[in-house]
Formats: sequence, structure tokens, C-alpha cells
Amino acid sequence: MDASDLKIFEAVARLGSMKRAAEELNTVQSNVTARIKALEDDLGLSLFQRHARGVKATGPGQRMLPFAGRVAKLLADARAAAKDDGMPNGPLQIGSLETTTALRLAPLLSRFTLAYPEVQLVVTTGTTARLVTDVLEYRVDGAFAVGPIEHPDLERQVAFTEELVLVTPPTVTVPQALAKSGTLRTIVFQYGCSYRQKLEAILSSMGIANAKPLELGSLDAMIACVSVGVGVTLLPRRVVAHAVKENKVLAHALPQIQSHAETLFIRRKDTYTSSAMKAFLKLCEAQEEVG
Amino acid sequence: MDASDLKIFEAVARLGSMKRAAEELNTVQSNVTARIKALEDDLGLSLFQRHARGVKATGPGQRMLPFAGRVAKLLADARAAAKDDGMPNGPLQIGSLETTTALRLAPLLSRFTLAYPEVQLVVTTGTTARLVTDVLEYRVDGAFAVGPIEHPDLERQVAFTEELVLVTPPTVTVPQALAKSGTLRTIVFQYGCSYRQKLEAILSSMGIANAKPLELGSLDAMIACVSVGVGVTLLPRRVVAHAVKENKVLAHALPQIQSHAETLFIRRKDTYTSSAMKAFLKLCEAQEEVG
DNA sequence: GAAATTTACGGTTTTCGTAAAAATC
DNA sequence: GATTTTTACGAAAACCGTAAATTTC
Repeated sequence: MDASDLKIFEAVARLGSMKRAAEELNTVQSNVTARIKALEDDLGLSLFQRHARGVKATGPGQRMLPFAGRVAKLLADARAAAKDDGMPNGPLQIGSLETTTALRLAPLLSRFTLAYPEVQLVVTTGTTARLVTDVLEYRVDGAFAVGPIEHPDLERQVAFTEELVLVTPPTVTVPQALAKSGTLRTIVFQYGCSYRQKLEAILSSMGIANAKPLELGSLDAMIACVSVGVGVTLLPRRVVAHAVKENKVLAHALPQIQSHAETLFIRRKDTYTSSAMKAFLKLCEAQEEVG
Repeated sequence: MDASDLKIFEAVARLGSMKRAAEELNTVQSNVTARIKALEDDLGLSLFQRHARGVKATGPGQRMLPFAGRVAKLLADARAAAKDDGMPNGPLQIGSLETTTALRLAPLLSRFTLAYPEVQLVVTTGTTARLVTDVLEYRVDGAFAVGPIEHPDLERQVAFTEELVLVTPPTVTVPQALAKSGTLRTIVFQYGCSYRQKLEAILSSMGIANAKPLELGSLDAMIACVSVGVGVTLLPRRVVAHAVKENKVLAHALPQIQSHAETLFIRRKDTYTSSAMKAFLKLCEAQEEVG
């Protein structure tokens, strides 16, 4: 059994199909079949149940699956450690929330890329739920997400603190007026977004429970929708500051307990901390003191 | 870079020689050279400095070395996890002290092997210092060793508690007489044995500091040497009980603080716990209550 | 010159990709 | 009959072992 075997195995298990795994791995299916078969022969047990629509991991396959990502990450870490002479360099994969990226990351990234040009920084965005699994399953080295996040394998540090405000159309001058509105919608990112749950809790505490969510994929679209009266949303004050100034929307302050949101930077505890990551963490700390 | 590359790399780094690594790996040196060279080309840096007497790991090589064992262990764990259906089976590597093996392990092992015939149990003996590194570097799944052992990566549990006694020739009826003896020797296992340090501390507290150590490799030899008057040693009471009964040696009780020794079972925190290991731990707990 | 590493090279094994066959719904 | 996996097979690449060359003390 080798690391490349596990890589193929992981793709097949994740995609549930040898054909699609072959596409993702840039090879042909006969190859995938052969490698899986060889792996099964080596282990002396079957890893997949074959049906007409694809394959499904058996018990042994499911038990082996968590190791695939770890082996791949460990090999990548070995390479990184060898190349890491103390000067930050090499790849660094960071995940972030859309709002955090828009609001806080730009100055951090510009300073980082300027200071450490040898680091190939890649930032991907997603919801908190998605980012947490990305970190846990070694797809990114670390991520910004909104707490509370509790997991025994994760290390947390507060990166930024935000004041969340209730964002309404300019016609809604007092938030209490929302209770009377007939067709109120909550405008949120897709499922897994942590602001969505907060917003629902806040509205519920205001006696509003009938709001239907509208899922949008970009901040600008969300603000635009609020502006024309489609519904309300919950966002950091600084994100909507510009739209408020132009009278497109209104921002309503919330009680401290509801408005306080901490953006955490999370990492797996058991991974190698490269010089690039160390430098990034240091810059984050400095940033927190400023912002 | 692949797991097999790291395996070869690890052997070369550890042995400091491609020739000897080739012997250990059951291959020829040209092969080792080629694989190392390919690995260096792949990484784009040199892993070894070549001299006439062998090779030495460069900075990058030293940084990569710790990953080699981890990758190998993780692959072995992946295989074990796949084969582990809840019934204990497969290989289980346990390290143990010579004294613990003689004194406590026999009943534990006989019960374990009887209950779980599918487990291929391998017990190796060594000093505490050696066993700790064996566990840390993934050469054994767990080990019995004498505390105190503090390490952030290790999980400890008390397996047995022993009463240590000062073992002297039958002619020495009171331990205080030792101080007058001219050529006293301490009879100990090789360097790294935890009893050795205890014995030196005890003698020192008795005002004896000039004792020279004699290193022996077996318990029987140690007891025989004490019996004929070569020196003194420190061992669990139960180990020497038989020799005491035959008047070959005398066992002198020590103050509780000096005599109390805990045998710990240590494991790495970050490793997969197989069903076989779970069963072994359970039996250890049961054993502790008995003994 | 002795001990070790490196290079050269033929044979073997493994892996890859095309193409055809078999299985399942 | 359409989708997916499996098998067959020739080409390419990687790997292994023998033997000779090179380096370094």
C-alpha cells in the first residue's frame, strides 16, 4: 500500500464513482479499476460495493477513508518541512468567510504578500460549516470562521471582533416596525452560514418567526436586495457602512450580547506549522491589536 | 515523493550510510543512491552531504526526517483500520522492561494470547529511555516503563506498582554496613535504565557516593553477582523473592518514598487505537486491580 | 589502496492508456 | 440501451541488480 493508492481510493470513495474519480485524477477508468483492485488484493478485503450507478465504500473502506487525507497531508508537510529554512515560502492555503474577506482580509493580505513574496497564498471562501470541515480534512491549512467553534482537534485564536448590525431597507426607521411587516424575508448566505442562525435568533427574540430565508451568493447582491425592500439581513457594521452613507440601507444597532461576533482563526492541532504559517499568525495578531 | 522514498531516506539518515541502508532494506546500494537522487531532484535540494565514510543529513534532510516514521506508521494504521472489524486482530508491538516482563507480563500475556489468538503480539525489551523513544518514533504501539515520564505527545496510565528493595549479598545484614565496605559496586542494567538512577540516589542518601556501576544484561546474572558479593542492586521485591528464600541474597526494605515505583503503560496520543490495543488496555486495567 | 558513492546498462516489473467486453438497471 | 465497471493488451516508465567507474581520505 502506498500513498498514491490511498489518493486514488480517496477520490473514488468521495465521488462514489471510478469514472468520475478517473476524471478528477486526470487518468482513465481502467487505471482506477486496476489500482483499486490491486489495493483490495493487497489488503485481502473488498473496499467498495459495486452497483450499476457507481460504487459505495464497504465497512473496511469507510474505516480506511479518514487516513487517506492524513497521509497526503503528512507527505505534503514533509516536503514543506524540507524546503522550509526559516524564511516563509511555499504554498499556504487559507479559508475565509465572504464577509471577513471583504472587510478585514485585504489589508492583511496586502501586507503579507508584500512581506513574504515567496509564499504562494491561496484564499478560498465558504461558509463557517464548510470551512471547519475543510480544516479538519486537511484541505486548507487554516481558516477564518465565526465562533463559537469547539472541536478537540482544532486550535482557535481570536482574529477580529465585529459589531453586527441589523440591516433594513431605508424605509424601516425602527426595527420594531418589522414585526408588522407582512412578507418579511431574511437574506442570507447559503446553508452553513453562521450569521443566518444568529439572525433567526434575533428576529425570534423580536417576536418575528415567520420570516422565510432568501439565499444569495454575494454581499453586494444581499445589500442591493435589502435596499429595494426585499427583506432584512445581519452583517458587520463596517461591511454596510458605505451603503448606509449612501442611504441605500439602514443599520440598526443591537444589544451587545447579540451584536458581538468573534472571527476566529482555526487550525488543526496536529499539523506541521510552517514558517509561512508562523508569519501569517504573527501578522494576524498584530492586525487584531490594530483593528 | 512517496512513502517508499521516505522509508529509504529514513534508513539512510539513521544509519549514515547508503551501503548499510541497502543491506537493511535488502537491496543494493546503486538502488538506494538512485532513489535518494530522484528524491533530491524532486525536492530540488540536497538531503545528504556525502563524505568518504558515508553520508550525513543536511538541514533539509534533518527537517524532513521526523516525518518518515510518521508516514510509515500512518500507512500501517490505515491498513489496520481497514482490517479491524471490532474483533482484536493483526500485529500489536509492545515494549517492556526486563523486570516488568519477568515479573508481571507472563500472566497478562498468557491471558491475552488465549483470549485473542488473532492478534500477533510482539514483545521487545529495553531500558526506559529506549522504550520511550521507541514509542515516540512509532517503533512500538505502546510500552511499559518506570515513571516519572512527562512528554506532551505521550499518554500514560499506571499499569503496576512495585515495592523496590535494596538487594545485597547475604553477608550484609544491615544496609548501613555498606558504607564501610571498601569496593562497593552497583549492579545495573545498561545506560538508560531508570532503576540505576534511583539506586544512585538511594546510596547517595546513605552517604555512599563512590560506588562504581557494573552493567549486566540479564536479571539472573545480576542476582548471581550480588549473591557472591560483587555489589548491590535495586529491584522489585517480587523479582528477588525466590533468591531471598534460598538465602542467596538479602532484601532490605526502603522508606516508602524510595521504594515506591510505578510501572506506566505509555502510548503516543496521536496514533490510531486498534481493537487489539483496546483489548490490551482493558486487560491491563483489570490486571492492575488484581496485582 | 580501501571504503564508499556514483554511473552505465540490460532485464524485470509496474503502470498507463486504448479498446473491447460484461454487468446492471 | 445507456451508464458503469471489468478485462485484454501493447507501449511507456519506473525499478532492480550486476558491474565498472569515480570520489575521497
